Amino acid sequence: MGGKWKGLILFALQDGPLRFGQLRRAVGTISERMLILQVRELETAGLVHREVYQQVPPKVEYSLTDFGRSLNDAMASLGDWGERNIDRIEAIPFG
Amino acid sequence: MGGKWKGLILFALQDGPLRFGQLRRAVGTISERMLILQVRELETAGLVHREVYQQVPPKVEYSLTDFGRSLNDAMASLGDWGERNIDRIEAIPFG
DNA sequence: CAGTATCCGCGATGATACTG
DNA sequence: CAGTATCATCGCGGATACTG
Repeated sequence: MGGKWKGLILFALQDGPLRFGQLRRAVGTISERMLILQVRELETAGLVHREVYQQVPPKVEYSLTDFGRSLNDAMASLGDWGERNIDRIEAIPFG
Repeated sequence: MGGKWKGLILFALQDGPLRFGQLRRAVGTISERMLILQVRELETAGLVHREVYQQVPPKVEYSLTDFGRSLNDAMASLGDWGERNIDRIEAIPFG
């Protein structure tokens, strides 16, 4: 299961639900198209919940499922490693 | 830093150094070309050490550096998560 | 055995325009 | 606001043949 944005999406949702636009800004430079595609895959995988509020203007909130939270927890040690070694990582040519 | 084989390569080297051919078989169906490309990137990143034995027939051994071992350790909890949830993961459509 | 070299398809991603 | 639709592109990775 690829997608270079999925990790960032899950990470962005850690601190609570976000609306589509908020999530887009939180992730960074992702295009609308890719955000939709990847968030839908995460929904299919049961990692993210999509809540539609039938109103105008449209409102959709994305949040982590328990399953998604468990994955994020498992990724925490990897995140810590990244922080600890950020200097070495950034020093990698081209990387 | 992409590459769908890097994780498998690091994992395969966990139990000690491997020669090129051994590593190739350990990783599975990877082509020679990709194995070289990715192992060289790992070497550049300082995660893998490449030891050349000047002899005939040629012999090259790949092993984890301390840095590589530290990354593998950090990935361990992710691996555990994968094992615990393998059923749910395999049930994902197309996944 | 351990690589190199070359060709090439295909899927992932980006850009842009449009819609309910 | 939250999508959809379409087109263009780019590079990863597979296949194959060759080399020290």
